[in-house]
Amino acid sequence: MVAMKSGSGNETRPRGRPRAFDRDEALDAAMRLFWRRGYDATSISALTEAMGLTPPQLYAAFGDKRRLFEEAVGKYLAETGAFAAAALERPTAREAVEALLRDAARELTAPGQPPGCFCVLGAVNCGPESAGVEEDLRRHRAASEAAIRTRIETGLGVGELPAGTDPAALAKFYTGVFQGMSFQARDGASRSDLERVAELAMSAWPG
Amino acid sequence: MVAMKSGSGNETRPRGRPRAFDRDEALDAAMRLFWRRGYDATSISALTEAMGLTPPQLYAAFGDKRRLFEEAVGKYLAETGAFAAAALERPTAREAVEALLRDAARELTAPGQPPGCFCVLGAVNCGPESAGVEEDLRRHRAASEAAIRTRIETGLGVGELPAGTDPAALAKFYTGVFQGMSFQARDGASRSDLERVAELAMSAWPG
DNA sequence: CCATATTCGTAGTGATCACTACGTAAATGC
DNA sequence: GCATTTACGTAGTGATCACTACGAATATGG
Repeated sequence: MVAMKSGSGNETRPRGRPRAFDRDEALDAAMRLFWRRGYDATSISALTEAMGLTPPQLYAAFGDKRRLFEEAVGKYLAETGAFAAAALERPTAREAVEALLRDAARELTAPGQPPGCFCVLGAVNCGPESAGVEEDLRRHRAASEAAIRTRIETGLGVGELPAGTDPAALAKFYTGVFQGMSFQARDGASRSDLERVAELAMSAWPG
Repeated sequence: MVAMKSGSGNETRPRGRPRAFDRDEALDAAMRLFWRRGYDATSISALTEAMGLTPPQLYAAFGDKRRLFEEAVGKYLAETGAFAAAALERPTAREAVEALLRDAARELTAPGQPPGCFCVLGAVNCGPESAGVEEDLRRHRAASEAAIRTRIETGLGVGELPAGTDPAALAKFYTGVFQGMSFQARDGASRSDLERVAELAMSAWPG
């Protein structure tokens, strides 16, 4: 992979001294460390070492620890986490949820990246001073559950599911299964372990 | 509940100056704080405040932070966590797992105590220096999964389940559901939310 | 009363935390 | 060349971390 550093085009260069590192590479290293250890347990010194930066470089480029984390979350959702939104676009609600769980079994145990979902595990057990970070990820999880519920409601609306099906309960169940799978991935579960979990979870699908 | 402080009987008293606090009450306060915030995010100063002790009192009575945590885990498993072992003693494997999840829906959201399972949430995202604590709880979780698997194997052995049922896969599924429920409890799920999750999970039971 | 044993309260220890002040280096605009 | 702008490296900041040294206090055993 030949690296062509940022914007070699004819855009006007910024005014001052150019940055001596690749901002996106540094952000990627930060994301992976936050992902593996969680917000609170990831110290600035661990970050600077993983990112190959000095503390002033980190602060100048990313603001502070919290904003760096938020950027890392955004990068995760846009890259690794994209499979989830893609799965929900399948033609039927059942296929959508099934794809979500099957793809999750693969993604949550993918080699070369931390096990489990960053959005689930990245900010558990934060101290009182960083409770806001925990709350931010909680909102992301709530949004994911809402997206699943909306997908199920759509399927119910076009008659894919038995009348009387409770989309909110179903969405909470599959959200819980996904979060359980994340936890089990961090506890060492393999891809095939999680695929069996996904298969059993789908056998609870109504109808 | 009239409190009768420890051992008023005719046992010989210890030699030196008596302790000025109730050790079990202090341990209970520590357990609840660890349970709510997790190992790393619970500082000694937060513990001493919650337990009503000075640091030297805490260290003299409990050793160090890690041993205090281990004692808190033991107390949790013996008290709050006892419902799980009790559920597995039901006459059939299905009743056992169903009771486990139904009782979990109640216990994980019980008023007056932190939401979720201490054994699941108490040591997530520990830093490198306290990774051993995380590993200790991981072993407890593995033991719980093994207990569920054994219960299912017993049921399979007496013909409760269809031949060809995979006890390990089933145990991992229900363990994952339980862990997901713990996570959702901390995210604000209600008892009835979790009861619906439990009911859906049971609809995946083979046969 | 005295020796022994254990806990008490006061007041800190060095290490690490997130974060930054400051002077220098390297780019652009004119 | 020279002002301006931005990033650089060095070297720290006060706060909090888990943990403890030390002498006084309070119990038992004789």
